[in-house]
Amino acid sequence: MERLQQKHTPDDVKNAFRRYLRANGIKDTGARRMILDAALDLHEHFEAEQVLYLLRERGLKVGKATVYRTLPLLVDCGILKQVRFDVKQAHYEHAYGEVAHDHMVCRRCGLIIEFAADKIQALSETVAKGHRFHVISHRFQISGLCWDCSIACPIAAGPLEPGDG
Amino acid sequence: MERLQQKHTPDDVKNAFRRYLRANGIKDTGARRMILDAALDLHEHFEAEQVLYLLRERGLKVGKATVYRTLPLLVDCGILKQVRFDVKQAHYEHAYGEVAHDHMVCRRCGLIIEFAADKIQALSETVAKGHRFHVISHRFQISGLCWDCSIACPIAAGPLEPGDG
DNA sequence: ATGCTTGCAAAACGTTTGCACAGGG
DNA sequence: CCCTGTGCAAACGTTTTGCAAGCAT
Repeated sequence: MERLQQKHTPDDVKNAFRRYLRANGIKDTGARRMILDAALDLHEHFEAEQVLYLLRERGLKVGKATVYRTLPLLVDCGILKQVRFDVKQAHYEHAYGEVAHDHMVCRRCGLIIEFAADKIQALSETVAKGHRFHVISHRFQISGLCWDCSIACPIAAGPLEPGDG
Repeated sequence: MERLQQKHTPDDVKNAFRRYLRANGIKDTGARRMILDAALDLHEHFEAEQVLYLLRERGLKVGKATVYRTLPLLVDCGILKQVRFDVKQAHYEHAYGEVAHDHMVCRRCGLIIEFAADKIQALSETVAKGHRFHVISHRFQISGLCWDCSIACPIAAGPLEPGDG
């Protein structure tokens, strides 16, 4: 469902990053390359701390601040995408050459299901047009219960009914 | 599901809160009532600190911690809705008896446009059904440029193209 | 009377920043 | 060589928590 498009090789992505850096007069440093490498080796939805942890695990000495300063670059050039769940810390996922998708998050077990964003994207455009708004991106997230949890849990508390007793 | 579209009086909401507290064995305290009052007098999208500020302005002594402990209760019973923009702090808006809506946020000037969520809600259900997921709520946010800013700003940087130079 | 609630302050948390040094162009 | 990038630690702002005292039930 999510993988009918061609993936890019890690080298493709690294080259793209290099091009981006050059095009913007940003230096191509060892730390930035190491951070990109780590980010590419992390999957699903990772956070800044995990990048740092992976680097440490590999014996690479990169400061926390540098990770926090580099991730926005990777977002900026389209290699990563920042995803905000309900937690305070930011999460990231690969964006380069991926099909746009959104997330369903199970409130009970935290399971994350991805689904194609094409319909929502089209709907965004329609809605935006009616308000003279120029869409750059959208963020769509469904919160609820996955199949297993909806069986385990009779009913998740719904909002209060005005007339109930 | 909230099915009402008419506005409720503040008293309706306060009564609903009282019922919610009683139903859950939570105490109906002065601090909680004052926080609800303050939240009802704030409009648009406010943050915890604004609730605290309004209380102080009224000469009411309520601790910051209590505000942070009470807002989740108001969310839980459907009076408030937590909205997460790209900033770190949470925002809240009235949810009780309001028509469900989502937001468009202008990246340049921060303008927030609200629009009806009915179509997105329907789409949520369709998508969720295909994944055997039970929808409790959704969060949909369009990020881009409002009309004025799209004129002031030529073009917001798009993601890197794999083949560009 | 009981134990949930409160307020205060301090901790926790992810993230940002100031600064002196290192390293890329 | 210059200036950007780096690492460390300290600062930051929001949110959470420990605790003694307060108050609703």
